[in-house]
Amino acid sequence: MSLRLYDTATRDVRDFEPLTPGEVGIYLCGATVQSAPHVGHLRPVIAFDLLRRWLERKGLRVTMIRNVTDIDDKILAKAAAAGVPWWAHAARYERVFTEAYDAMGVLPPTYEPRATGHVPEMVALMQRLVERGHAYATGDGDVWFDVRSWPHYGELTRQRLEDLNPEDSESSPKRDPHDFALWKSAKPGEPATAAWDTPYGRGRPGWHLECSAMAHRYLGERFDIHGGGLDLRFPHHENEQAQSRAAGYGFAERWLHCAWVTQSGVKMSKSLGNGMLVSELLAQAPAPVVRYALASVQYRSMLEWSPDTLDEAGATWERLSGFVARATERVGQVPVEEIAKAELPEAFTAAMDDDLNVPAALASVHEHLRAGNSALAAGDDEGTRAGLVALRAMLDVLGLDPVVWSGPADTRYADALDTLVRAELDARAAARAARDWAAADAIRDRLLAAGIEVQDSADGARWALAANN
RNA sequence: GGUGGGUUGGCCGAGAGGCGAGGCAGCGGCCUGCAAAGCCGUACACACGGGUUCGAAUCCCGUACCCACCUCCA
Repeated sequence: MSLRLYDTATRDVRDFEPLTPGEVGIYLCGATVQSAPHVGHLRPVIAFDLLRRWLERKGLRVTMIRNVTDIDDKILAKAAAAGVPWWAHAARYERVFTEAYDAMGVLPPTYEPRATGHVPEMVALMQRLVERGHAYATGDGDVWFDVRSWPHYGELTRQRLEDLNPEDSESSPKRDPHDFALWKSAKPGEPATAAWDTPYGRGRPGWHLECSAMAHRYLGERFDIHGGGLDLRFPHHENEQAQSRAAGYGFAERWLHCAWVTQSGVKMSKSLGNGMLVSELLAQAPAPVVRYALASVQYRSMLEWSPDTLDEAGATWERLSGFVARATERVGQVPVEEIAKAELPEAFTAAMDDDLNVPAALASVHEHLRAGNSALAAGDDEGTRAGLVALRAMLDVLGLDPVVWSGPADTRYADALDTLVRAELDARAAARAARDWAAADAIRDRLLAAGIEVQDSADGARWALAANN
């Protein structure tokens, strides 16, 4: 294990050693299911999918917990505006998120707990905090975390309470302006289904409490990695850590945060306009192309999204999958078991071990791609197969093995089309043999007009669907 | 105001004291009847000003600009 990972809490890169040898517990803050996901929501799940795949490739057993926040102010507000029950609204968008993740080839988490399914755990944690003097109840159901009672508050993000912007609420029952809600009392007009009984009154959970409660339930008092988007550092992760540690738990050993997706240097948000919803992206490009675009930048760097992003990723994907297709035709299908066990190039491994430096790892991918293409052109079957195996093994780690993406689809259409296209190619070969270039080119043009690209080689012609971008 | 991050060639994007990542686009060539695919080669760079050093994109000091969090955010 020579994996090195950055830790937001200590702001340095250090060796990763799991608490329990051979096993890794990861908690990733998932979505608040209030509306459809945009490209920015994809970044953390893909980043942590890469982490998970890399850890598993290194032989570790990963327990990945990614929560669903299925109740909060916005869900209640949007559901009310739409005239549907809040739980129906949340369930609907949870499905949309899941579909988006699945489409992107993100491995499902080991477990995906919902906030509303963990009220008893939250109440227990809350009571524990009250007993220990770190939380207090006011009115008829509001429970607050007492930041002044916890001297380590602000440690994760290195902030002092005095330096934080004070909230501008004058008539707050809070002891300190920075005390945050563990539990919110039920308000008049709120749905009865959005409140639960607690020893402090009836209400619903505050945002931060759920993650502490669920991480504790599924990963224990201490666990290896807690992750999320950079914007969750404060206040969410700071508060999670404060309440968990104030309750006497060790909580996360290490914090990983990924940067966001930007446009012209500015953090992407829904207000920036169209084309950014996952559904719209997937209409513009194949899913692996979108995944490549989002995976190919190191997770801690801002990812600049431009109109060219998908085109460039698409060109690279065509190159990668094109080689895999040609090489496979030449040397035969390589079983996934062999790919999973194949030795990875040293440079690739070193790059991934260096805080998941995917761009550097991709340099190794491109080297092997070029070598494979050269071997293929030279008729070197051994070299071609070696290149194919190495390339697919690396891409597999990145969740981008073209063979996996092409999948065991219904081949009847492809077979039927292949038969027809081969007849055309045979006719073209005959025309070329007769030096009837006009006839040969007419066939090629006709195929291209149908979206089929002819590729000549020493072995004869082959065909492929033309890139659609 | 507090905290954190950034400024690398036309674009994206690694690196982090010497041996000029990689990709896309460009240019030249090879292959081809012509293309496509592929291969080979190639130009273009480290925000600015000082300093340290035999040597700095990389270290130090200063300046400018940009982004983010501190309210909900992936």
